[in-house]
Amino acid sequence: MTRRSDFRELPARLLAWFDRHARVLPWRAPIGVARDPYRVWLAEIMLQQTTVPHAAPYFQAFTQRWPRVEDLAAAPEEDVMRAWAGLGYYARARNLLKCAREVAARGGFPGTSAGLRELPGIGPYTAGAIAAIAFGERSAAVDGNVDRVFARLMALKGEWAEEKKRLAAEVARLVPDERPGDFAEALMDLGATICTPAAPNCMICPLTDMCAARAEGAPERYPVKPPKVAKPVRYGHAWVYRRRGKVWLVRRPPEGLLGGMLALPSAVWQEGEAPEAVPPSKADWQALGEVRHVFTHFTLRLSVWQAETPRNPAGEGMWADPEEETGLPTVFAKALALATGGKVRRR
DNA sequence: AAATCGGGGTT
DNA sequence: AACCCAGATTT
Repeated sequence: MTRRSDFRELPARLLAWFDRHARVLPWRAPIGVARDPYRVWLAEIMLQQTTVPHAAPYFQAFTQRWPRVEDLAAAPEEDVMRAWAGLGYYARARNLLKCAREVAARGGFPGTSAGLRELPGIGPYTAGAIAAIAFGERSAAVDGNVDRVFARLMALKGEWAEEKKRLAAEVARLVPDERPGDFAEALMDLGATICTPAAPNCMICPLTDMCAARAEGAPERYPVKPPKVAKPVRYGHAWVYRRRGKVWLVRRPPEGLLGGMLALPSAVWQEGEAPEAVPPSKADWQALGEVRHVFTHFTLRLSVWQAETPRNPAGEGMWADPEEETGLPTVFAKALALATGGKVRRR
């Protein structure tokens, strides 16, 4: 018997399960109710490599402040970056605004995955997801959940990069003509609530009888991925200028790490050993301690210093009230909390 | 194909 | 500490 025939009943079985167990989420509508492409798109961008609980309050804030794509398109970039602060992967926010402006200019979202794929910030997964969920296109949406679910269903043991391609082709074959969007969300819900990474709950899985990994007895061993390289440590210093209770913030260059975001003045972070502490200007600098922060491909150990200053530091910047400022990326919010004795402000 | 790009929850 | 999350873009 071929794999394909093994999965013959999968779409109907999965959709029947989804009808009873779909998660209720802010960007969803009741099953059968049309979805607003703007809200679908916004949620998909926010959810890239981001958990549902982390993204949800940002989705609420964005849709309340910018109810339509035209509203977002008209927003200053500074406002969008500030509203995105804390969500991470800030290129998403820059591309979000670019995309909103292109969509507003052309009078709406493209209705096909191929058209969506041309827009900034929309890759293969997101194009397929929006096309299926918002427009009913028979397109696949293969995310990390779907990778895991099918690695187990098929008991894939080969090189992960190759197996992902095979699995994606299998998913594409299985997308039903009816309810392709529900099919995409059902697979993600199954991965998020039952076929979980560490301890899948096969006892209540609607697909357990067609799962090869379950038949082998150890589904949690899948997917088989290559080992990850250890993160190096980088060291740096951050400088908190204070004046009448306010702090001096600068804007980072538009590209690269934390690109376009507000920040504390800080030199380049160096690997290996801590660089000498050379402040941007002479003052009575006081050491406040160290902040540790984990980025995607390195760990940062940031020494934080503060000093009172009577005048504006050199270069572009602004004075901000540390109690009110919510536009800082988390690493700088942590550093600032060290200076003010406050907590890291987040939604 | 590999590197870059955040932050936080789970185990 | 390791793993992962509704991945995309650049090198």
